[in-house]
Amino acid sequence: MSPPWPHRLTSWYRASHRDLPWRRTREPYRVWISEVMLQQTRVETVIPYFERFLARFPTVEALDAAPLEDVLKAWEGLGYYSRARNLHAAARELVLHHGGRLPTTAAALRELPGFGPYTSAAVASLAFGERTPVVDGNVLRVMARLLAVEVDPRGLHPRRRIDRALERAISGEDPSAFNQGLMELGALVCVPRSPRCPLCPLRADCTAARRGLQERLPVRPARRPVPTHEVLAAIVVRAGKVLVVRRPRRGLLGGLWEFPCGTRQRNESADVALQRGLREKTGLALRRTQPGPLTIVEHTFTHFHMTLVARACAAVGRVRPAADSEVRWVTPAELAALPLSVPDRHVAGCLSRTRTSLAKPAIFLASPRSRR
DNA sequence: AATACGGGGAA
DNA sequence: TTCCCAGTATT
Repeated sequence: MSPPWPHRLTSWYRASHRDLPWRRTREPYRVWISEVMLQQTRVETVIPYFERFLARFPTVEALDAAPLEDVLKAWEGLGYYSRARNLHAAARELVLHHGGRLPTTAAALRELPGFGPYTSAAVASLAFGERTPVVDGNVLRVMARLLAVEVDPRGLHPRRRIDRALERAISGEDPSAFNQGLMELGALVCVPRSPRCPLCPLRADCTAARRGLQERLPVRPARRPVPTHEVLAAIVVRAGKVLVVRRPRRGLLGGLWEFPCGTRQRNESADVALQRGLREKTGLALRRTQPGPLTIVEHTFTHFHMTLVARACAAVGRVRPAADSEVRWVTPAELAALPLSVPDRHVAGCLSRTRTSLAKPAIFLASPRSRR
């Protein structure tokens, strides 16, 4: 007679889990940083970010002492930048009110910025051994299959059913191994498409597998199509420096820098969108644009697709930033050090490879090895 | 209970 | 191309 599934799960985890950088110790700070990075983000993407982040900000105190801009730079390319802002804000609170240490219970962690239900439970159980189930997308998928939940498992009713099953299952097990086991199983075996059921330690207990439903669960509501926006970015160069603006701290790509830009409205020409964007963001008036785009970057966000067209421009007037932003002229080296979104980082990379010759006054200093 | 918020990997 | 996400905060 084989042991109940929670025990087989923890045994499987101890034998089969991956050796990941944040699993080398249970140091709460490392657990915290890794769990935040892993929100909505794959392990392979996170690993290099995690190593760099820990080297740059080894402790809560170091994170608190750093400027937000440095934290955002370390986060550049990871996405969901509110995570970095909340990390920084939480570090400040920890230093001010908790002696620089993380609280040890999920309930207390929940009070900190960026600690939702998932992260609170994950840090409490993985770092401090609290007997609390964690529920992320992987856990929801594994449980939806194990219990053959034939409706969206995020709904209220199925969610209660899953929570109850988890509470019961975790009771006799090591909470950390149980929670990580469920997530690891979802990452390695019970994957979204083509689950590897023959390798699964829970196969005998899985109702979906028994009924042949594993490919169709969990059920998801149909996603609606995303709109496309054309965004015109102005690359303005004077005396070897390029014009950049800081985005408002809240909202999309909050706190990151970008080239001043405008989204093309209905019935608006690309030229007008460029002119309007430059004026709204910097106060400068567009004088001339070099014919043809410097580069075009396609990028899909969660809820819309963007075609970013970068144009080399000459501009006149006095810099007057919008109320909630900031404007700077930066050298290529300074540009490289600024936190940018992935699409704008592509444009920046294009600039460092290209000699922009807009007759006068704009000449971007090309790097010595510029090609083409 | 919806919606906003990045980005990349797999099929 | 299309689908899938290791969630949290705001409204």
